[in-house]
Amino acid sequence: MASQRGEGETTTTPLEPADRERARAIPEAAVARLAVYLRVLSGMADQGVTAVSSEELSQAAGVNAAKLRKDLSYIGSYGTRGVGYDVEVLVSHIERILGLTRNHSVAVVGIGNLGHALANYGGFPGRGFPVTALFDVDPDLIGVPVGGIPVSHIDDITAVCLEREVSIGVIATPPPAAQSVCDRLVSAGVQCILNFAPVVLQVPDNVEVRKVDLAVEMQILSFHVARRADEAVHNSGGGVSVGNNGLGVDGMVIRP
Amino acid sequence: MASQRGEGETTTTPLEPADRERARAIPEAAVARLAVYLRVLSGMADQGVTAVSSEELSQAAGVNAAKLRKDLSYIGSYGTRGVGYDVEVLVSHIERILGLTRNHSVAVVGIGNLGHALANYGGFPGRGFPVTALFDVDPDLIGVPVGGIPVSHIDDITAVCLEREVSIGVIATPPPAAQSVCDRLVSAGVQCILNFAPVVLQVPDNVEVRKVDLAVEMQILSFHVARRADEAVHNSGGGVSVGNNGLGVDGMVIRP
DNA sequence: CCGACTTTGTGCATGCGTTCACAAGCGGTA
DNA sequence: TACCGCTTGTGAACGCATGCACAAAGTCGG
Ligand SMILES: NC(=O)c1ccc[n+]([C@@H]2O[C@H](COP(=O)([O-])OP(=O)(O)OC[C@H]3O[C@@H](n4cnc5c(N)ncnc54)[C@H](O)[C@@H]3O)[C@@H](O)[C@H]2O)c1
Ligand SMILES: NC(=O)c1ccc[n+]([C@@H]2O[C@H](COP(=O)([O-])OP(=O)(O)OC[C@H]3O[C@@H](n4cnc5c(N)ncnc54)[C@H](O)[C@@H]3O)[C@@H](O)[C@H]2O)c1
Repeated sequence: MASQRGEGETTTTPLEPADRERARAIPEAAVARLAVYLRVLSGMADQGVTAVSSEELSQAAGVNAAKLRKDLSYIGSYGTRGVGYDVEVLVSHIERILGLTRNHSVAVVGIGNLGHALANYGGFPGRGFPVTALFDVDPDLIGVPVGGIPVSHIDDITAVCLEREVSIGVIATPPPAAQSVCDRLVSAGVQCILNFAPVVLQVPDNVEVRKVDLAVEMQILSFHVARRADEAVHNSGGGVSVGNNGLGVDGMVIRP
Repeated sequence: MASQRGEGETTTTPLEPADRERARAIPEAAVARLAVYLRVLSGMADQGVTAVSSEELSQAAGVNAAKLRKDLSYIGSYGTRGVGYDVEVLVSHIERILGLTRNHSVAVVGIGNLGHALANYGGFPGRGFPVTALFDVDPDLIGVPVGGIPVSHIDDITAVCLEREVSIGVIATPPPAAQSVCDRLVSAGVQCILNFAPVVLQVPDNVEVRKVDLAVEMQILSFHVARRADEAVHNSGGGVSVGNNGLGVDGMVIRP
């Protein structure tokens, strides 16, 4: 809790005034989609694609073309009418808006089943989220390197987080420990938390929490099964498959 | 009452007509929250709590009390005015609406880092989602038991899924394999898919897909950091903490 | 240089979800 | 029984997100 000031933090590219206003106005839902567009665009760039139309991109991202254009319009007008978007340009603008012009150091707390998987996962560093710290309470784990990083003791969380300029904390502890771990992360200055424990975390409002709750995801799927099965029973039990008509494909839709 | 419908996996408890109509009308967002309420309520029940008011429950679930009541109203009126809700009653009604009156067998495809964590996780069976099948292509893994279940070869997916009445498929393969695995799951009759691979899956519209994309989650967090940092720069070093004080969380101010 | 064609960017309407506010209903109490 | 205080359930207003439809703006071929 020393008042050490992270100097690396200052590396953030300041946004232009016009962008600031835009960033403030971007709907939450659009931000999530922008991240998806970014991934799709990166993949395209890797394959040598240099230009893309809203139609193509929207197909690849599994969304409506109009929605895609609107989402992109939130960050500015970087397309060329009659042509489409330059992939590189779009990538760099989305990265800028999402704050990906600098790395965000990640700490994982709770190096059990899930924590190991996360620590070993190679996909984060490449996307600007290097895992730089691991924490646990288990004495057998302390000091053991996982995914190249030695596990630190949870009691050192404040010092280590400050030292390594952790900006995102991932909670992968058992549920009973989650709130306490969360509090410690917050005390250590971490303002972003990704929570895997099935617990509702209480945080001050300057801290952003996102949760990943697999049981909830499954229950949502279960709900749709039940609804569908029920409809099937009701509509003179029959026709299940609606023929794969290759079109109208998209990620998560409930069709009336 | 209801006539038993043999048809494969239709062991579902049929909903009453009134419930059917309700289930159809429940907003997607409310379904996700109902799952959270259910978890909180189950925890309360375990601690011997028998009754709860919308105020208490909403606090515990981290939502607005009015929203909670509206969410509950989607599934019926099971509260007592002036008193609150009976925990047991609420639990059973939410379970019924979410289709949790029967088990949903889960298959995990891709037994790598993440697949291992999922297979070993003890939290699913207890919530009605027993993991009954594991698949991979790696010859070294086939036959090896993980979390008590031996890994099957992906080529046997259709037979195994049918035999074990898998209703939810979890994809934890590398991105390039995800679409192919998805297609196979669909061919095997699986209508619900939980996808961890950072890929937009194309599926027929009788299949429900939910994705868990950790990189996207982190990018959303990143966006908020950037926005917040940017505001801080703009508002000449002005107040950071809103509502929460007492905690030494400042240290994040960028330009004095 | 022009006109036809393509695709973006966005105003607008529509629908969904959230929040507010309060009447209705219930238990407790005298 | 009649009153009182408390909490639910919901109608209605509001705000946000989605999808449509089209003018604006650019390219390309001649
Ligand atoms: N494993 C999965 O697939 C999965 C799926 C869904 C949800 N989850 C949730 O993720 C969390 C972790 O799951 P898991 O399977 O990895 O559990 P796990 O038991 O394998 O690992 C938990 C780890 O946290 C450590 N820990 C305990 N208390 C701690 C504390 N106070 N500070 C730091 N570390 C502490 C333990 O030593 C252990 O290493 C749980 O909340 C679980 O409900 C896991
Ligand atoms: N590990 C994480 O923490 C993490 C985090 C975010 C996203 N993901 C994503 O989850 C997925 C799995 O990650 P991982 O770290 O477990 O990867 P991994 O490489 O450790 O495991 C992948 C497994 O899938 C198997 N596989 C490959 N092709 C297959 C096929 N066609 N059919 C069946 N099995 C096949 C491999 O043999 C391997 O066992 C990846 O898409 C990854 O991007 C993982």
